[in-house]
Amino acid sequence: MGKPARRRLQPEARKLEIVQAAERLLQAHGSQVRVEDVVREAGVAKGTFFLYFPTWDDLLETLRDRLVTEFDTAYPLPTEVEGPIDWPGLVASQACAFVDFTLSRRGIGEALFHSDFAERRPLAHNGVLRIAAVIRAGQEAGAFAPVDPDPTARLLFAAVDEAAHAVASGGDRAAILAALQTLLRRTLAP
Amino acid sequence: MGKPARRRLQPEARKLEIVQAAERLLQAHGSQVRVEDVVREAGVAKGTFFLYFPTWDDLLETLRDRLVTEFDTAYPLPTEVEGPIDWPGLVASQACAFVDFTLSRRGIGEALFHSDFAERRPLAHNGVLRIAAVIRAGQEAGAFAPVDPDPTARLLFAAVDEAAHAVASGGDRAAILAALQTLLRRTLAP
Amino acid sequence: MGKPARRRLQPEARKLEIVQAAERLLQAHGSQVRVEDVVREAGVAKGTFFLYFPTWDDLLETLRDRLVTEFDTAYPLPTEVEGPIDWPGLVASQACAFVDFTLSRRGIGEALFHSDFAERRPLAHNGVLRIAAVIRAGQEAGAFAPVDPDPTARLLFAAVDEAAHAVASGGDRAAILAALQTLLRRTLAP
Amino acid sequence: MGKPARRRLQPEARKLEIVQAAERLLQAHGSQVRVEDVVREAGVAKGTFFLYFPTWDDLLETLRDRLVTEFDTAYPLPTEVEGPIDWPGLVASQACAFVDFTLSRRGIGEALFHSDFAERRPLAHNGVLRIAAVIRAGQEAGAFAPVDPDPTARLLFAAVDEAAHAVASGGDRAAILAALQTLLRRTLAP
DNA sequence: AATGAATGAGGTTTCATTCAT
DNA sequence: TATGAATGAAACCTCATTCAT
Repeated sequence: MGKPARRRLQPEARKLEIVQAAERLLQAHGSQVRVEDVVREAGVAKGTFFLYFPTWDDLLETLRDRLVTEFDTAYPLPTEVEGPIDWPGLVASQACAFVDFTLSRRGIGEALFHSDFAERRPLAHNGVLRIAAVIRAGQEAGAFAPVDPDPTARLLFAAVDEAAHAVASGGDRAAILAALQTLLRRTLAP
Repeated sequence: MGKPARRRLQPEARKLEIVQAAERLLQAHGSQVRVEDVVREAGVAKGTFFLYFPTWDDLLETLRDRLVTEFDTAYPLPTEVEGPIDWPGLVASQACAFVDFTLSRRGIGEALFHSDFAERRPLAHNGVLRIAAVIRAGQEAGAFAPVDPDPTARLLFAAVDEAAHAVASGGDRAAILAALQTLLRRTLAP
Repeated sequence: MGKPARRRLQPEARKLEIVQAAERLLQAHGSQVRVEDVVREAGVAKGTFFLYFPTWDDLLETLRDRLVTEFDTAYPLPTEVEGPIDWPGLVASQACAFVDFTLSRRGIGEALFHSDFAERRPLAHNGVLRIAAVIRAGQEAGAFAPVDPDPTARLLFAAVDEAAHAVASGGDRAAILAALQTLLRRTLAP
Repeated sequence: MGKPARRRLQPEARKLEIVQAAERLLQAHGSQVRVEDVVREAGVAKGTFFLYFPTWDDLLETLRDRLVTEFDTAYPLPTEVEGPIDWPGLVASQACAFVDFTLSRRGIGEALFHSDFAERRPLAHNGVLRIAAVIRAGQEAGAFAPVDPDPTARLLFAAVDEAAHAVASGGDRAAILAALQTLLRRTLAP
């Protein structure tokens, strides 16, 4: 019946525990998760939470950064050094990777990118920047049409994101991915 | 000595007053509007609100339906009767209309389509259905490529919506619309 | 075991109930009383409290106003109409009344006038104003020395207040009041 | 790899560092200063604070004692040895000194003598004792009226304190001090 | 003696919803 | 139909104090 002994950790370790607890819950229950839930899951006191995250939104921001970094690490953009790049193929594979990554993180994406939080703390989305960079590079290589990189990247990312959303909510994965690939290829084809 | 009984209205008239009050406020202040605010603006008692809308989300749903209907009415799809249809032009003009319509309704769109409400009460979005219908009809007329109508419509709508969002948050209207037109034309071109 | 039925009152009546509950508790337990305690004592929900007092300090302010008004009503300053005024006697009796009044309200005075609240929400104290008025009137009647009314009133009120404090915390009432009377008389004597 | 152990100091030296840090902060920010702030200012760990002061109130008590001692040292009461004493002048100069001393310590006085702390930990105030002693001595020298020393001292101190308060909060220093001198002189005059 | 991560009870406040009138 | 006083769970956040290291 006694309470578990107080565990003293390195700040980074403790912060990580909280973050991971939050990820588990967000994945399972979406954006209705509260501070209360996270501290219970992490096995820490409420005060501990606010020691590391002054506000709830600060936690979400940390999660967002982690998610972005995680994707960038898992699916890095190739460098020319490794050989000539198949630009259309790169776009296709990255898009596909994004969909699958989102799928594996379900609720988190919703809570971070399609909730009120996203409105409160907007972010020059990393995905958009990546696409813009790829478009520019591909254009220099003569592999893409001279579309306006920035706005086009933004629109394409929206399409990719929607594809992920659609698959996540039970759509026909093959059909959606096919439509997405067509859209990407045709939009960028020289 | 009690205050004069509130005038009795036709239920529909009363409901409309509330709805319009909500529209005004949502447009001005986005998703942070509360029941309290709406009833004050509408000049009705709090209880009256819940007489017409069992929950807050029911009001939002009503607003969403109205918004959709309003757009459909303002920008109806042409019928063949009126003459031959310029399919690419139709898509372009509808997309442009959507962006402008969204712009004129600012906060409402956010509150209805990009908030937690949208997650709680998803909707087979009307905009998607319209695009799908146009794609199908255009394909029959030989004006569009044989893309898969439903998933493609969904992705295209996401792009259109993002364009609206981008313009609303201060993006370069001309550049964004141009990129959108390019994306639409290329994706559907035969 | 059932909860007591919801009682619907006129706003003023309900507000009064809360105020009186607060007075009872403040009198008994001083400035450590909390919103939680007041609502329990008043038999209302927490939300009801904030319906009438946006913040805790607003309640204290209401209590302060009531206390001041109560004293003014209980011990009104005489008007010349009622006959010639015994100025030194008036000062003496008002001072004495103040001490007794404070005594009968114990903890309330502490919580309102000697706590952090008093620092947060200072008030041109009513007691000071009364004394200043009496000094001026008495001077015109030739009954008091030509002391500077405003600062003197402030100092005299501090003395009166301290006397009340002293008696309340167990001092020798007779001795303290005698010393107070001497101080007042000598300070104002022509 | 741990950080170098904190230098060990003589306990009294360490305690003094904390006390002085607290004085600086209290002077600047009044009673809203927190333990957190003090330890940061003192450059010690939170636990260290509670090593020297079991509770926050214990620190305040220490500060209070220091403040009192400081005043006594800065403005010592003269002994007869030094020559005949000008009793009314002594009272006047001490009162004036007190006001100026308080003024130079602003926030500290508020936090120690006019806050909830003062209620929680009352103190037979030193200032009162000094005045009482002066009254008694002056009476023996035939320079003061036969007022009751203890209660009178208490009331006079309240007046002096209020004068300090009044000046500190922006009152007319000259007028207030004049009124105070008059009050003191008249109350004690034989 | 010293640290600073951890605690958790306690605080104020919000607001969709209920219900006596 | 209409009212608006009342509800109360739940939210976020604070901070003096504890204790493993």
